[in-house]
Order: sequence, then C-alpha cells, then structure tokens
Amino acid sequence: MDYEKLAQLLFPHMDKLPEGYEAMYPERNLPEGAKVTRLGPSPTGFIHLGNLYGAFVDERLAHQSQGVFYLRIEDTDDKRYVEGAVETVIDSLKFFGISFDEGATKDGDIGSYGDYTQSRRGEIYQCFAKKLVSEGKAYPCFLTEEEIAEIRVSQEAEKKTPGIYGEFAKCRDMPFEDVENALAEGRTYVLRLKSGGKDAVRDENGKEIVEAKKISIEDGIRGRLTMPENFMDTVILKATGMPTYHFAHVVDDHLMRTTHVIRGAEWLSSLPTHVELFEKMGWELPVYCHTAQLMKLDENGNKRKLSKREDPELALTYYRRQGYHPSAVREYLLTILNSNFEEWRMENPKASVDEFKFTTEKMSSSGALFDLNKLNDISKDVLLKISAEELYEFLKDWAYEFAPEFSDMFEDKAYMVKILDLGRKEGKPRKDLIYGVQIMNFVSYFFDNHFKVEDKIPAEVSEEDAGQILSKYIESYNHGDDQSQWFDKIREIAISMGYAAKPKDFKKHPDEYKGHVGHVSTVIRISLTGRSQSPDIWEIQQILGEDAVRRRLR
RNA sequence: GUCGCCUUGGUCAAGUGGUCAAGACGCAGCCCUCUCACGGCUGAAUCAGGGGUUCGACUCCCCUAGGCGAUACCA
Repeated sequence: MDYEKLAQLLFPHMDKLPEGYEAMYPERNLPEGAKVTRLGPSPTGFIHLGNLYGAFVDERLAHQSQGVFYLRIEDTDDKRYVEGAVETVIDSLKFFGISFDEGATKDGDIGSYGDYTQSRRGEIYQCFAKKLVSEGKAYPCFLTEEEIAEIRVSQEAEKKTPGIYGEFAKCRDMPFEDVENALAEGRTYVLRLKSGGKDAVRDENGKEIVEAKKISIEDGIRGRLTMPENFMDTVILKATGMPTYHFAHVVDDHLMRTTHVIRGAEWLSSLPTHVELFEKMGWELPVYCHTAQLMKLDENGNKRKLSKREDPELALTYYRRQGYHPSAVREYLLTILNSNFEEWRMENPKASVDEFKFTTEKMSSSGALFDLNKLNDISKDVLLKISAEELYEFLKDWAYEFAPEFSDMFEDKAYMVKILDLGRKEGKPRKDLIYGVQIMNFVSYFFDNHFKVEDKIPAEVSEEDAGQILSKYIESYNHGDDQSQWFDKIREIAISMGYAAKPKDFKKHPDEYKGHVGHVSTVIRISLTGRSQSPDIWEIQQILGEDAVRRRLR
C-alpha cells in the first residue's frame, strides 16, 4: 500500500508541511520550570463552579511559575456555539480574579501561538492528519452509522468490547482503488487512527483471560497511573473535516506548547487514546493533571456530579446573584483545592492568596462535596478583611445589577458605610456579613422603607409592661449618653418594674422577678429594629440618629 | 455488561507500618453577655466489609461492596 499516494488522494490541496508549523510555533522561551496551561471551554458560554475550580488550577500553576495561561475555544462541535460566549467566559472568570495571558478574546487573538479557536484551525489539523495517513497511521473509514450499529450488535452478542478496532475495522486495509471509487461515488468518510494496540483476550463471558498491554503514566494529581493501552481506531477527523476532541487536544497542546494539561477526571478513560496519538505523532507528552469532580449529595444521600440542569448553585451566576464576594468563592475553592490551604490561611490571615504555594500534589483525587456552610463561614472572614467603604462599593454594584429592590439603601453612602462597619472595629469583631442578599436583609431595619416588625415581645413581658417600658425609655432618653450611661438607665427601668438587673439573678430566683433586664431591652430592641436579635442597641441608635430613634419608639 | 478512577466522622480532610487517628465547617452543651453575633472551653461523631503479609496495619497485597466516570463523527 502506498500511503503517500493515499494521503495525496485524501488531501489533494494540502500543501502545508508539519515542519512549517513546528517552526511557526517554536518552543516557548520561558524561565526554567515555567508551566504553560490552558482553559478549553466549549463555546456555550456557560461557566460553572467546576470550570472555575479547574481554571484556578491552571491559573495558579501558570502564574506561580512565571508561565503562560491561555484561553482556547474548543468549538469543534458546531452544535454548541452560542453568540458572545468568549466574552462571557472571560468576564465571568475575571470577576473571580482569573485572567489570561494569551488566547481568544472578543476582539481577536492575543499571542503568537494562535489561532486560538479550534474551528479556525482546520488547515493545521488537516496537515497533521495527512501526515498520519502518509505514514500509514491513519486511514479513511467509510462505515455508515447502520454498519457500525450492526457491528456493535454482533460484538455484544459475542461479549466482545464494542467499537471499531482490529478485525472490526473493515476499512483499515481498503485497497487504494476502492478508496478512490468510494470517493468518486461521493461517499463520506471519517479519518480513524490505526491503533497499534490490542484488546485483552476474553472468555465467553467477556472476562479478561489475557490482560491487555499496560501503559504507565505519572499524573500530576493522582500519581502513577496504570491503564490498558488503547486499541480503538478512534475517529480523529469527522466527516465534516473537523477534528474530534482527541485529535485537536493532541495537535493544539503540542503546537501551543502546553506543558500541563489540567482537565476533569472524566477524561481519564480516554487518556490511553491520547497517549497513543502523541506517540504516533512523535511528540512529547504533556503532564496530565486529572482533577476530581465537584459533587453534591442527591435526594437519596448519594454523591453525584454537579449538573447544571439540576443544581442552581453550580452556575457561577448563582453566587453573583446572591451577592457573594468573589474573594470568598476564591478562598473556598482554594480550601477544597489544596488541603493545606486552610492551615496556611490560619497562619497567614492577612497574606494575599497569591502568596500561597499551590501544588498539584496537595490536590485530592476524590470528588469533593460542595459545602455551602463552609463557603458561608469563609465568606464571613473574607468580608471582615474588606473595608466598609470597599464593601459598600461592591454591594452597591451588586444591588444595582441583581437586587434593585435594595438599591435605595445605597443613596446615603456615609450612612450605609457606618451600618456595614457596625461592630467590626473591636478586638473581637462581629462576623455578621456573609453575602449580598443576607446582608441586605440583615441591615434592612435601618431603612424606613424596609423596616418591619418581625418578632414578638418576650413572654416574660406583658403588653402593658411593654408600653410602660417604652414610655419610660423615651422619657429618659438622651442621645448624648455614652454606652454605660445608656445602659444604666435601662437597668433602672428594669429594676423599677420588677425585672432582675442581671440575667443571672433571674436564673437563680425566677420566682422573685417578672424577667430580667435582657427582656426589657428586647422590648426596646424590637421597637427600634423590629427584631428580637440585633447588634448593640446603643450603636444602632447612634447610627440611626436621634430623630429616627424617637420616631421608632413612638 | 466491560473497562478505569475513587472510598478516614454529617461535610472538607491530615496521616504514608507502631499516633489516646490532627485540624476546619456543621451540630450539642457550658462560659462570656442586654439579645444575636464574636470569642473561649468541652463534647458526640470516622479508617466501607472480608481475607492475607507482619511482632504490629488507616497505611502494603488480594477479593467483595458502594460511589463516580468512560464505553459517540460531544466535549
């Protein structure tokens, strides 16, 4: 068989040379140990938490080593294309602090290893496909869908591994004339890899008797991996001439000089195919890092992969809509990404996350459950580190975009900043603020438009007493009192009405008092804030201002 | 079905043959306290099961089970 002739027949107009591309995309000139990583989203524009999780690994690895992180649009499946997707991807990652050094942008490519959109790299794939054909490592396959289905049925009946390989790869050794005729008839074909591997030998039950040959690879996250070699004649070029993921991955990551391929564990099973492709191309393998998947507990208590249809919290937009600060999400992701991050954070509470030394070795290989509790806990600490001023700006932007019902709360900046800063200055600062929606509800009583009475007065206090407490309080109220003067007055009111001055007294002798000073102040708290629980009343009053206080107490 | 990956408390996890099996979140209780939050203290709670190897196994080997994934001209 003259493969050169076959290649010429299949790609008559391809005059580019592989060497030309190799020269066009030379080894990158980077410092020793620099890593080149990439994110390859399909252009649906939908970026979810899992993508972000992976993108962090790419980003950290590259930027920590003075390497390059680039964006490549993997749109070989034309059905998935969504307008404006590139912009969406870049913007949503940028929101979380991830930016690319090169690759696709909405205004065209940046960098000299492009084109960074796979659908525009047709000529490159064709060129390397032609090379494989000319070396007898790939061949055209004219099998129709029906024929493949038939093969599959017969394979299943014989308990053989389904697929196109070995004896089932009927077009492998098609004579040149037959290919010529098929082409003349206008029959469509795909290009398949002519795999050198062999399936395991199986008994009549499909069990392996003789194991397949094994390949062994060092995964950046999982350590040494031993897998059976590939034996499938995997499709590398579809009938449309577009490459499959497998081929595009190998060609692109080689030519773009990617050093580390970070991708989800769902790619583990096709790793042998990629290894064989790299071998057949005569190229060096990148370091593979297969990340664990983010999981969720389903209704039955089983772990399952997060899915975009069922889990709203998977969409990045969910966190934006809820008003989570990007740093909180970033810190949370880092804690599940690297098991020693939390420890490091405790030792370096003020340090920038960029100072943390991220390693693939510290990544877990089993899937982590997404834990909203933990995110919230982390968010409290993260927000505490952000100044009230900055927090104001963040929340304002958020409210205008996602929660217009709260936008009026941002009209008086000085007022809102004071509210946000309430109780955060002390040595043991409050940690009340978690995320936008929660914060707005938490502080809503400061605004007349949002104020409403939500709680009832304590059972220890009668309606009558409540009225009396309030009138005595108004009477004695002096806005200029300091905190202890203020509280002494409440204590006096409590004592005068038969309430214990200290909760402990009441606990010890419950029958001697109606209740204690806490109950008395709760009455005041409710008329001021509408709630039985709030930060310090005195501080709230100082922020509200005397007029508002008197108005609320009426 | 077959193949691959994974398996320490409710969750995230440290651990690499000898530990009373860290820590964090959550939960419970106590303390602090005008409520809540913060903070402090205490507590309940884990090595999937079964075989080996070994003086000794969470750590090594095998089997089973469960979970997840792949089995596409999707990525």
